[in-house]
Amino acid sequence: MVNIKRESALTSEGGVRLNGASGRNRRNGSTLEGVALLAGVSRATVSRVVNGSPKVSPEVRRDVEAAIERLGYVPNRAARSLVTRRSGSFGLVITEPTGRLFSDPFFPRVLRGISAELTARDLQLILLMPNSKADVSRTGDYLSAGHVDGVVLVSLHGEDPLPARLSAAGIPLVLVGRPLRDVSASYVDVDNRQGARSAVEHLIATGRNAVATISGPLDMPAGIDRLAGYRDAIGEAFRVTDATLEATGDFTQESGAKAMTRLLAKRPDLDAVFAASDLMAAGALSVLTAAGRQVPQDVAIVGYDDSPVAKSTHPQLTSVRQPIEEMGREVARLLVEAVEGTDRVQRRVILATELVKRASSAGRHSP
Amino acid sequence: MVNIKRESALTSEGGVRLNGASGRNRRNGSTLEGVALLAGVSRATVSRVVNGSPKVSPEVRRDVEAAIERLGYVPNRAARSLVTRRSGSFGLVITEPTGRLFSDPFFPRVLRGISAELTARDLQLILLMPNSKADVSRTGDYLSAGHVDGVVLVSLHGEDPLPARLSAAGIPLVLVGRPLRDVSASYVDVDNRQGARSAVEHLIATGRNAVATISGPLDMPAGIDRLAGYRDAIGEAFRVTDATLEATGDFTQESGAKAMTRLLAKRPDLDAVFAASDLMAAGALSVLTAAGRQVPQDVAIVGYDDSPVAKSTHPQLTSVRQPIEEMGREVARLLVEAVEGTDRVQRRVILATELVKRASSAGRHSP
DNA sequence: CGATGACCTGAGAGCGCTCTCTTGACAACG
DNA sequence: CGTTGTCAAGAGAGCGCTCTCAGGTCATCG
Repeated sequence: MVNIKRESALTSEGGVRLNGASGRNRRNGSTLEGVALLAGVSRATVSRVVNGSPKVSPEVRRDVEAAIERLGYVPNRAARSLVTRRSGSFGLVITEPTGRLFSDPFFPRVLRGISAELTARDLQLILLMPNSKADVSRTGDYLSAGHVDGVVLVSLHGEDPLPARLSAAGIPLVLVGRPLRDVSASYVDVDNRQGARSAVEHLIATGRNAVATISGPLDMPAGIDRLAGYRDAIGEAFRVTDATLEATGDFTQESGAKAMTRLLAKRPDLDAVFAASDLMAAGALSVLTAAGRQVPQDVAIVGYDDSPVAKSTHPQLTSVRQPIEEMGREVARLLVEAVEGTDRVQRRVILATELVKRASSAGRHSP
Repeated sequence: MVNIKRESALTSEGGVRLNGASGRNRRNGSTLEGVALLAGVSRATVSRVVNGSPKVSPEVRRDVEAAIERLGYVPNRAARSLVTRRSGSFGLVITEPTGRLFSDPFFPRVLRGISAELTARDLQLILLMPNSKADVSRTGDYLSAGHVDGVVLVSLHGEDPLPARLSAAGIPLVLVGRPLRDVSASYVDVDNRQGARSAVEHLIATGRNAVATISGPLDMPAGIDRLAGYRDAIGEAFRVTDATLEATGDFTQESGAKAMTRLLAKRPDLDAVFAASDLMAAGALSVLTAAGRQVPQDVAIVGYDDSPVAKSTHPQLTSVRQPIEEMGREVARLLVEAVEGTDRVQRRVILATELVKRASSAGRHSP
C-alpha cells in the first residue's frame, strides 16, 4: 500500500518534471527516477550507468544513456555527496595578508596549475582567504566539518594552527612550499637552494669575485633556502663565506634598496649581487645606479622569480625562473592521490628552477 | 513498532559516534539526531535553533546549544543543500589565458574582496579557470546544473558563451568589469573613463601642451574607456583631439615601448604621455630615456593601475589607482542580493578612481 | 469556566542518490 | 533432471536535513 502510493506520487511528479521546471529553484528537473522511468529500468541501474559500473548489459546501457541525453540529466551532487561522504571538492587556503601574494604573479600561477589538474578530474576548488584570526578559526571549522575531501595550504606561516588541526581531523593536506616548522603533511616546493646556487655560480663563472647577496626574510623557508644556496656556491668557490657580503631584506623593493646601501657601505669593492627577489634586485639596481656604479659593467645583478619586474628595469634582470604552474599541478595530483589511496605516506616533491640570463649579469668584458 | 526500532537503532549509533569516528570517512559523527537526543528534544527543534528561528523558548535553546557545543555538531551541508536547493556557494569564472591576469595584481585583489564578503556571510567561493574550449563548455555544464547559487564572471571576452547560457538557466550572474557586448547581467566596474580623464587633466594642469596617449587594446572596455577619458580631457582643454597624439598598445611593456617610438616619430614635440597601463608607461619611459628626453622635465608620464611597477621605475610613475578590493566586495554583495531577493533588476556599479602623484609627472619647473 | 488564540514543539514525509541484498534467468555440471 | 554458479537488474533502506502540519500548553477573554 505504502509503496504503491509512493510510486504513483513519484510517477506523477516525474511527469510534471518532464514538462519543464516545476517549483522555483529547480534548475534541472530530471532525477535518477525520471531517467529510470523513461528508460524503463530501476534507479539502481541508472545509477550504475552514470557511475560506469561494468555490470550493465550493452542494450540497457544504451537505453539509459539515451534517456539521460533526452532529459539532460545531471546528477545532484548534494544527494550523491550525502551518501558517499565525498564532496568532490578541495579547499585552497591562502593566509597571506598582502606581501608576496600581491607583488608577483606567483599566486595566480599556482592557482592555474591546481585548477587545471582538478578540472581535468571533474573536481572543484573552493577558495578560502581568511583575513583575521576569527576567519582562520572559521576556516578551520569549515574544513574540519568534512565539506571538502582535502586541503591545499599556501604560504604557511610558523604559527598557523591549521595544519595540526586538519591532520588531527584526518583530512588529506598538501602544502605549497616547504613549511617552516615540520608539519605532518606532504608538500611541493621549488628548489630554492639550488636555484640560488645556480644564480651565484653563474656570477662567479662570469668573473665576479666579491659576490654579495640580499636575502629574503630569514623566518621564511624561501628566504632561508636561497641564502643557503648562495652560501653553497660561495663556499665551494672561495672556501669561505663572508658575512660582510650578506644583507637581509623582506622581498620588497624598498628593503632591497636599503640592503644595497648597507652593502655598499660595508663592501665598496663588491662586483656582483644576488637578490632573493626581483623586487629587491630592482631596488638594489636603483641604488647602485644612483651611486654611480654601472650595471653590469661594475656590478652584476641577479634576481629571483623571473617576474615582470625583471623585464621592466634597465638593464633587464637576470633571474631565476620557477616552474610555478607545474607546482600547482603537482599539488593537485598529490592531493587526489592522498584522497583516493589508502596509504598515508607523506611526500615531498621538489621542482627544479631555471636561470634566465639577461643584461644585468652580462660578463664584465662582453659587449 | 517501526518507530521504536528506528529510534533505538539511532540511539545506539549515536552512542558509538560520541566515542569518536566510527567508519572511515566519518569526519564528525554528530548529526541533528544526536544533538536532539542529547538535548531531549526533536530534530525539528534542533534545526530551528541551528537556523536561528525565533520560535524557540530560551531554555530549550540553551539546552540545544549546550548539546551542539558538547558534540561539536556541524550541519551537513550536503543534506541541507539537498532539501533547500541552495548550495551556499558561488562560482567564480576566470577565462583570462595569461596577459593581464599575470602581469598585475588585479586578480588576487578582486578575489580578496569577493572572498572577504562571502566569508562574512558563510558562503563559499568555487574557482573555475577553464583553459580550453572544452573546459568552458564543461564549466557551463557545471554551473547550469545548479551546483552553485550564483556566478561571478571575470574578464569577459566578446564571444564568451557563458553569460547567455547562465542567464538562460536563470542563474544569478554578476560581471567584474563592463562587458564589451551588452549582456543581461549586473556588473561592477571602476570608472576607467573618469580615471583617465583625471590623469590627463593633471598633465594639462601642470603645464603640458602636447599630451599624447598610449591606449590599451580597443577591443577591451578598459582600453576603450581610458581612451575616451583621454579624449574628454583633451577635447575640453583644447577644443580638438589630434590623432597624431594617439597610439595603441596591448597593456604590455613591449607594446608601450613600440607605441612610444611611433609617437616620437610622429610628434617629436610631445611633452606628456598618458599610458593606459603602468607596464606600457614603463616601456614608454625607457624609450624616452633612450631618446635623450628627460622625465619629467622634457616629457611627463602618467600610468594606470598603480601597480608595483609604478614604484620600480626611475622616476616613479604617477598612476591611477583603482579600488579593486572594493570592486570585489561590491560584486559579492550584488550577487548575494540577486540570490536572496526576488527582483531581477540589473545593476551597474561604477567605482571612482584616485590619481596617485609621483615624480614622473612633476611640474616642468618644480624641483 | 469554556472558548479562543498565541506560541512551542514533535511527528513524519521527503530531497536525490548509493549500495547491499535479493531475485530471476540462464548455462553448466554431476 | 535437480543443483550450483554467474550475472544482470530491482527492491528498499537509508544518508542528514528542512519544513509542513498537527498537537499540546497556557494565558486571556467574554
